[in-house]
Amino acid sequence: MKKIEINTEEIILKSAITIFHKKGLAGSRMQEIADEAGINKAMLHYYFRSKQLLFEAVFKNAFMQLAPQIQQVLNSEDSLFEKIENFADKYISFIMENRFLPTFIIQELNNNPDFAKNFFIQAEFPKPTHFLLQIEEEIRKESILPINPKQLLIDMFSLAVFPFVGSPLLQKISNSTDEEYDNLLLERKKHLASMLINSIKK
Amino acid sequence: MKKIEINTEEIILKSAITIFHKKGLAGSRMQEIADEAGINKAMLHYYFRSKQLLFEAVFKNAFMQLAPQIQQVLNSEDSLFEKIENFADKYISFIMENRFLPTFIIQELNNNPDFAKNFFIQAEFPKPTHFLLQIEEEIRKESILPINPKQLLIDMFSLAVFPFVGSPLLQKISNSTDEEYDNLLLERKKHLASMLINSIKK
DNA sequence: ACCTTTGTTAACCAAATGGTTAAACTATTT
DNA sequence: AAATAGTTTAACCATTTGGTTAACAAAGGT
Repeated sequence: MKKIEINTEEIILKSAITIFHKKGLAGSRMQEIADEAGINKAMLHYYFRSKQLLFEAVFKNAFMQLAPQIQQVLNSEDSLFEKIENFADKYISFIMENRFLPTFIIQELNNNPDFAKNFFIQAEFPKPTHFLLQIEEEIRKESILPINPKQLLIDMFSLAVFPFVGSPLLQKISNSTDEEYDNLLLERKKHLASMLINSIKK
Repeated sequence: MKKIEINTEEIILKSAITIFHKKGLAGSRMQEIADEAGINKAMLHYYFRSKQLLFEAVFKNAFMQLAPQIQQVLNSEDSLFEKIENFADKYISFIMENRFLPTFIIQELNNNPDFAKNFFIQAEFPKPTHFLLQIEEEIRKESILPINPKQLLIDMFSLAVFPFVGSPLLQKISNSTDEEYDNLLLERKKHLASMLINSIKK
C-alpha cells in the first residue's frame, strides 16, 4: 500500500536539513532523520547512498541559499552607503528566516577542514573585487575614512551574523530575556546600517 | 614499571581540551582522547566517570578562561573609550592564544541547549549593569551618539569574535590567503578600536 | 495478464563506541 | 616485608549506528 505519491527525496532532504542544521553532522543520527521524515531508514540510503552524501546535499543546499546574499553585497551596482543599508536589511531578514543556517555552515566548516577545503575548490565563489575597488574609490574621493577595505567587509558580516551565531552567549552577556534579545535582533537592521556608516564617514 | 609521576588527571584534561575544542562533544571519541594522552581509555572513566562529565570539565575550563575577559569589559573602572581600546587589544590577544575556544563554547551552547540552560543556572555570570549605565551616562552627557547600549555591547563582541569563529567563510569572502587573513586579524586590534569609537563619537 | 522497473519495509549485520571488570602493578602505610 | 590503598592495563560487554539485504508492493510498459 503506497501512500499518496509525493516526492520522497524532497521529504528526506527537508528532514535532513532540519536535523543537520540543529545538531550538525556529528551530532545527527540517520534514524532521527528517518523518523523526522516518517519513513524507513533504508530510504535515506536508497536516495542519498550515505550519511556523508546526504550531509553534503544539505550543506550545498545551505550554501546555495547563502551565496546569492553574499553575491549581492559584493557585486551589486548600488553605491557604498546604499549597499550597506541594503545589506543590513536584507541579510538580517534572510538570517531571521533561516536561523540555524549560518551557525550550521560555520560549524561544519570549522569541524571538517578537509571537507571545507574540498568544497571551496569545486564551489566557485563570488570575488569581492568590485566591492573592494568601490571602497578604495570612496577613500580616494575622501568621502570616507581611509580604512582597509577587507576590514570593512569583515565588519559587515561580523555585525550581521554573530548576533545570531553567538546568541546564547550574547544574550547572557547582555543580560537579556528571550523576548528582549529578539527585539534587539529586530532593532539591528537600523542599528547596523547607521553604525557602519558612522564608523567610516568623514 | 611506572613512568615518571606526573598528574594523569591533568594530562587527560589537557588532551580532552585539545580534542573537544577541535571536534566538539559529538565529534570527539573517548579513544581519541586517550590516544592523545597516551594512556588507556579506562583512565578517562577512572578520573572523569563519563564522556559527558569529561566534556563538562572541559567546558567549564574554557568558560572560566573566557569569563574574566568579559568581566573586564563589563565592570572595569576605565572610561568608555579606554575600555573599548583595552578590549580590542586584550580580547583579540586572548582569542589568538586560544583560537578554538570561542568557537567551541558557542558551538556547544548552540548544539546542547539543555546543557546550556543548566550551565547558566549554576555558573554565575557578570552582570553588564555598570557598562550599560556608563554608556547611558555618556549619551546623557552628549559625548556619544544616542545608541542602544546593548547594541554596542553586541557590536563589540561581534567585531572581536566573529573574525575568528567565521574565519573559514570570511577568508573566502574576502578572497584572502591564509597569510593575508592572519595579517588582517593582527591588524584588527587597531582597526576595531577606531572603528567602534568612530561609530559612536559625535 | 505478465514482466520489468522503481519504491518501500522489516530484519539483519558489522563496526564503532561508551563504559565496565578483573587482574596486575605501584606506592604508601604498618 | 606484609598489608593496604591507589593507579593502570587488556580484555570484555552492551548498545548504538551506518549501512545492507531480501522480500514485497506499486506502476508502467508490452
